[in-house]
Amino acid sequence: MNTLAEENYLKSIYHLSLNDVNVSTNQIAAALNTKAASVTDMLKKLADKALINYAKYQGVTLTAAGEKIALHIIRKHRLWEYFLVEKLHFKWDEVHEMAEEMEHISSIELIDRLDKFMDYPKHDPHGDPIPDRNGNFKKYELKPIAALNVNENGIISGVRDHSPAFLQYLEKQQLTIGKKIKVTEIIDYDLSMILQVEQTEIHISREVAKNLLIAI
Amino acid sequence: MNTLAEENYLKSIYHLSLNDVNVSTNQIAAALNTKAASVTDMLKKLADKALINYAKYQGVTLTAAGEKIALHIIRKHRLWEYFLVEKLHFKWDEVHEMAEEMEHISSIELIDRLDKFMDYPKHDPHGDPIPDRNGNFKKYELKPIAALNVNENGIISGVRDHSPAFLQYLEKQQLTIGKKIKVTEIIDYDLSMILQVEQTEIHISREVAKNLLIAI
DNA sequence: TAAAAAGTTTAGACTTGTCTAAAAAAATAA
DNA sequence: TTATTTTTTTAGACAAGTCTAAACTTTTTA
Ligand SMILES: [Mn+2]
Ligand SMILES: [Mn+2]
Ligand SMILES: [Mn+2]
Ligand SMILES: [Mn+2]
Repeated sequence: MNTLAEENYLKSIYHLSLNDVNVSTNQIAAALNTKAASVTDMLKKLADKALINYAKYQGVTLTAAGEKIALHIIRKHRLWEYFLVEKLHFKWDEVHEMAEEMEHISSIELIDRLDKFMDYPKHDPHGDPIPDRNGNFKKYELKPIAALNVNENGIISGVRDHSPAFLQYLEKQQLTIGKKIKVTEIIDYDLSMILQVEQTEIHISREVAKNLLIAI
Repeated sequence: MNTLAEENYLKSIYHLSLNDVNVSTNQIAAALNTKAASVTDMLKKLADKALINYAKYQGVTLTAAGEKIALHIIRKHRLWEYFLVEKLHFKWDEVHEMAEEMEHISSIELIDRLDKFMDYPKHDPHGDPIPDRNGNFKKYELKPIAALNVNENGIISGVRDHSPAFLQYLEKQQLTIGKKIKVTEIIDYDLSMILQVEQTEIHISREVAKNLLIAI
């Protein structure tokens, strides 16, 4: 069907498209840890296969066919992450690299049965939505805690930074998905925030507040 | 670590080694559906990595390091097959191709946890033994039903032919792993056999009798 | 034990995906 | 609106894995 490299390019373009309509060669190169020249080569192949819209120097967008493939890879990635955490008891900061490999297992029947086995989860361990077999998922907006004012509250529902270091920090602070938080104070000097989480108060930096998302 | 191609070569050499001490270039080519020239190229690479013992025109054997890798791939293959059948309810004739992909997922921790999740199964859905994390498994001998005489009996414990066609045939005849069988008659003319399996009598050809294995 | 057949290796080519260095285009600044 | 900087593409090369055709070894047969 598609090669592993092609799948990774499509997935990266999809993710980058969430922030910018047109995705640039350099953005893709940075995301995939490769060189711009290599990206240009691959963009030509993907355009030949009608998976992206590509005009020299203009950046790219996914075609409907390309987006469908990207969403299927993302579905697999997130279902496997859910499996690793819920069934094999890995921690949420440990599963991404494994899922990067597992997302390329090709069988559609396998992933549909895995979905059923886990009772059709709607979100992966990091709060990201899991597309269904047709690529559909509810696009509900999240906003960073940094956007809250004093006395406003919300439920932790996602992260903007998926790095193990950040996830481990959150875990240690008990700032995990589903927790209800309320902003009790914003420090003028550095815009750091003091949160009420269950019985305790937690002080987080502006940096953390920008990368921790709540449902609106 | 090792490439997908290297892993597949090592696994094939391991399986072929069970029948012949020295494995030939053509045997490997046939098993991997490739050409002898390609095999020779890869044998050089594997010999450079000290994973096989190779002397031109003499065939190959695995080194201890090569065998260790082969057994680890086989462990992964069989554990995933067990998972697919026991947890996702695939049939035993449906899982091999999926496991061919899944056996290359690299994480050792993942496979050890999968093993634990399934409570350390000793055999895959086809009766083949699952090596433990150190590559050890009990090597108990099986023999084909064809080797039995009238009135002798045994328990179906494995297959020599893993093709979906054969597995589907066995399933339909209720000749599945664990069933107790007894030979009630051997037809002189074609050496076909009549088996007593639970309440019913089943007539199998010599060909089937040679590919269906029982514990001795 | 020499000739024929079968099996294996070498030579040279091709594909995929990658890279560096240089050229070209686009964006930004003066 | 030129000149400079940044971004992107092209040109040419390389590694992995594969192939066909030809050359070699080894084995079998007569
Ligand atoms: Mn992930
Ligand atoms: Mn995730
Ligand atoms: Mn199998
Ligand atoms: Mn099996």
